[in-house]
Amino acid sequence: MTSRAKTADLAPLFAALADRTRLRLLNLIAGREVCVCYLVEVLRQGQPKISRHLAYLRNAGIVTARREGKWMHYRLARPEDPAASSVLDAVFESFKLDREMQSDLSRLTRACCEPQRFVALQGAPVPIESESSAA
Amino acid sequence: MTSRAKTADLAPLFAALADRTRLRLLNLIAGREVCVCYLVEVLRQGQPKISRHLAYLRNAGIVTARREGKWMHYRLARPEDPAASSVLDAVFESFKLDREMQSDLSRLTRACCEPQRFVALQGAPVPIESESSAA
DNA sequence: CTTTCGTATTCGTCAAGGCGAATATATCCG
DNA sequence: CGGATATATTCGCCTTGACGAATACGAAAG
Repeated sequence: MTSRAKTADLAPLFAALADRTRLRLLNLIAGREVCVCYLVEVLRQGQPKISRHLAYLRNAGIVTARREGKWMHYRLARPEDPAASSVLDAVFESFKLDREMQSDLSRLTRACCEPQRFVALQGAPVPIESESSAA
Repeated sequence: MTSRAKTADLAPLFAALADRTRLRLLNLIAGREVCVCYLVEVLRQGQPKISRHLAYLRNAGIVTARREGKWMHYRLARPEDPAASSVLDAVFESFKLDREMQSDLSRLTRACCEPQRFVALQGAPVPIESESSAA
């Protein structure tokens, strides 16, 4: 892999997007760098499940991870391929009209403002807003 | 299902797009109504395989079929959901930079102009160009 | 070093879906 | 009707991936 791919096959990208849980994760990650514990808390799903989906997104090159002590922070990785980028733009745009996605965002905001209300988030690092990502 | 879905979940759409053969079919179908025999001929793949993928696309609501005698014509079904529509626009845009997709289109054009050169296309109806679809 | 906490991976199971081969269906022709 | 043609579906096999449960790993704390 010497980065020779100018024309990417979009099929793998679509496979990565073909799961509701992964779309919800992307919705939460878009626009800020989020710690896994928040994702688990907001989606109310098992931690291994969240981790597995994050690994899938990481392998697909859609997100990247950064370790900070015990915590892992996930962030969007904007694809170099303009077509893939356009697809993601359309995806994030669709989130604005999706009840569940907006509800997830509200829940994330609430968790950030009052992490002490969530037993699982004691001392967890607050998500960091991005400058001007999608959504 | 009383058409109450304003906010569509894009995951099923992405599942439909997560296959190279289906993307190639969409590329050929975009912009014209094509008979199955041409798709089989251009993609050089078994007819049952092509039919199965077309059925998948039909179930996903991305294409529609019209019967004309022995022949089945497939056509794009522009989705009502604007987000899905944007995604498809990005997809068709990406095809312009994809070698294989362009090669498929060339092959389709050749097959249309000289159907007698392809044993399997004797008497098959020529694809009908759409007014101004994508691509 | 052991514990604890946050996260990742493995395991076993199951369903979806890709494939080629075979078969079914639909239409037309004689 | 029977045969030919175009397309669809079924069957058996195999791979991928989703899940929960259990376990492993990494960093920090005691």
